[in-house]
Amino acid sequence: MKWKRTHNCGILTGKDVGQNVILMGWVSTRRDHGGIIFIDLRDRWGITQINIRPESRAYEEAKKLRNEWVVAFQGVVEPRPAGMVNKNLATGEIEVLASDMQVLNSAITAPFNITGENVASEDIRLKYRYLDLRRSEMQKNLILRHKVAQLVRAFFSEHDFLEIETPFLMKSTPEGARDFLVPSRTSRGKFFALPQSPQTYKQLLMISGFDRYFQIVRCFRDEDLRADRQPEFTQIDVEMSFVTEEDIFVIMEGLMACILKEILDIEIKRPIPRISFDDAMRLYGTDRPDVRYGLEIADITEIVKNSEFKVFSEAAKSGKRVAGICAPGCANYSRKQQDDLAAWARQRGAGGLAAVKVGAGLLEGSLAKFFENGQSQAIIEACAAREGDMLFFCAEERDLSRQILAELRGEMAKRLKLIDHQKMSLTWVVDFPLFEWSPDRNRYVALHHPFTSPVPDDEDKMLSDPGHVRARAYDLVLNGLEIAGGSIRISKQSLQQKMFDALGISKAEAEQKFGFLLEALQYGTPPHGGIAFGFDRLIMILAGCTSIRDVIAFPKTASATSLMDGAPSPVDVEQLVELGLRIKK
RNA sequence: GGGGUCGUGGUGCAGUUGGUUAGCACAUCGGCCUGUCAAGCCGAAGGUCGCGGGUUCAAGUCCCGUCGGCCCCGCCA
Repeated sequence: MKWKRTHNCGILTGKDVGQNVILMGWVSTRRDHGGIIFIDLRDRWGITQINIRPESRAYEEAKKLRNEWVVAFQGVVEPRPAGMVNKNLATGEIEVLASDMQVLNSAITAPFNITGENVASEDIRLKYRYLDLRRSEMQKNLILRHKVAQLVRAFFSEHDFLEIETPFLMKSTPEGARDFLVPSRTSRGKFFALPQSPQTYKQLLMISGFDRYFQIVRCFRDEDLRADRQPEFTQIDVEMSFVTEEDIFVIMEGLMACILKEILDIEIKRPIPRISFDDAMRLYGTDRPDVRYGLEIADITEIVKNSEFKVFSEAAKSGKRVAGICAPGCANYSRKQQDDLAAWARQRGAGGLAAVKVGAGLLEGSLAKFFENGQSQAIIEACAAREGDMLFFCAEERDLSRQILAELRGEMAKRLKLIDHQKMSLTWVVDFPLFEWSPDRNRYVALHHPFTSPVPDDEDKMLSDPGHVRARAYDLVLNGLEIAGGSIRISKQSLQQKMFDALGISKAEAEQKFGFLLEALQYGTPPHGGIAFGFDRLIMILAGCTSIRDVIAFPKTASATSLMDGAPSPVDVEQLVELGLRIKK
C-alpha cells in the first residue's frame, strides 16, 4: 500500500469540492459505460462514487475491476453535474474524479449478492458470515449495537457505577439452565462451568462493598435455541446495595429513557407503568404482556355458570374458566372466518372457540338464544363490548385458557392491524410468585432464582404454603418481550438457608454447591438487589429485527452449530487424554 | 424429545391434476455503449431438482427414510 487514506467513503460532501483525496474500500458496484466508468466505493462509513474517464491514468486498470475488489483511488472531489445528484447517498452531491488507482486486492466472485435486493437464505449467509456482515443492513445493526453499548457504559458511569469483570470459568451450580462445562486439565476429572449469569459474583461484589456495579457480559446456557435465544448471549448486568425496588426502577427507567431518546428519538413517560403478575396473567394471559394494544381478556365464568349453553355452564361447573376477548368491529366476520379461527385455536389445544356477535345492547347470532337478557348484558359489560363487535370465548382449564387467549390477542391484533410498530411500550411486571411447582422434579423451584428475596409478609409461608409466597422480583417488558429481569436478593444467611430448604435442597448439598455464598453472607452483607437486561433482545427490538441472530456478529444456528467454522468439532485424542476424558460411543 | 415448514443453475424464486429439450431475475463470462447510480442493449456458459430408497410405462411433482436451514412446544432459575 503505497498511499495513505485521506477520507472515508461516507464523509465527502459539496464543501470538499476541489480537494485532492485518496479513498480506499470495496467495489460495491461498477457501471461501465464503455467510455466513462463509475465505481461505487464502499466502506463502513458509506459509499462514494468514483468517476474514471478514459483519459485517466486509472482507466485501463479500472476496466478490470469486479465487485468486492479492494481498491484505492486518488482523485479530486468534483460536484456532480446539475440533475445528477443522488439524494439517497450522503455523498450524493459529489464524486471523485479518479486520477490514479491501486488494486489492493482482487476478490473471487461472492457466493451471493452483497449489494442490492435478492438477500441470500440464512444458512448461506451464516456460512459466509464475513461477507454477510458487509451488507449495509448488518453493518447498521452492529453499529447500532455499539452505540447502545456506549450509551449504557456512559449512563452507568455517570451514575457512579463501576464496570467490573467476573470469571467465565466458574463453579457449576444446580438449579436453572443446563451449564456448559469446561474440563479442567490441572484438576483432572473436575469441571468448570461457563456462567449462566454472573449472579453470585455480583452479589459477592456487593458484600465486598462495590455498591453500584454493572457489566456488559457474555452469558452461556446450554438449552435449546429460539429466534430470541442463543447459547451465548449478552447481558447488561447490574447490582446495587442499600436499595429497594424503587431505587432500581428509577435508574433503569433513566437508562431506557436515555437509550430510546438517543437511538429512536422517542420520549417515554416515566414512571413506567407497573402491573402485578396476577393482573398480567388475568388480563393478558402471560407475564410479558404486549400493551401496545388492548384486547384484554374478560372472564365470564360466573356469568355463564347457570346459562342454558351447556358447553359453557358445564365447563364452568367443572372448574374450567370461560373467558375471551372482544374483537372490535368484527361482527361481520363470515362463518368461514369464524371457523378458521376456531381451527386455529384447536391447533393450539383448545376444544373450540365460540364466536358471539354483539348487537344493540344484547348478544346476537346462533348462541345468543342460550343466554337470558341479564346474562347477555353482563357478558357485554364484562367484555366492554359495543355494537358491531365480535366476542371470542373458550372454555378451558385456567392455564390453557390463558395460553390460548394470550396467543389469540396477538393474532387478532395482527389481523386487525392494531399494532403500532413505531410504538415502544414498556411495562414493569411485579409481585411474581417466589416458587413455581415443577411436575418434572416433583417439588417447588424458584421462578426467578434461588437468591430472590420473598416479600417479608410472606416469609412465614415459605415452607407451609410455598405456592402463595410473593417474590421481590420484577421484569421489564418491551412490546411483549421480556428485556430485563431482576430482584431484591436475600442478604441474610438464615433466609438463604430457608430458601434452599423450601427448594428441597439438603443442607449438605447447599453447603457443597453454595457454601461459599452462605459463608460470605455472614460477613456483613448489605441489603442489595439488581437486574439484568437481555442486551441482544434489546438491540433486536431497537433495530426492528425479529431474530437476535441479526444483531450478533457470529451467531449459532437453531441447532447450536456455527456454519462458518464448523463448531463444535471433534478434537484430537491427545487433547482428550490430557483432560482425562474418553468419548463414549 | 415432539410438531410445523422449506431445500430446484453461484444467489433468490416459478414449475398446474406426475408426462416432450426444467423457466425467470440477479450474479458470472464476452461484445456494444462517455453520466450512470439495482445503468442499458446483444449474446454465452451454467442446474437432473439436498441425499437414499420406493410407487409408476413415466417423478422436481406421490410415499417412506435421512440430512440441513428456519419457526414453535417442551426446555430456558
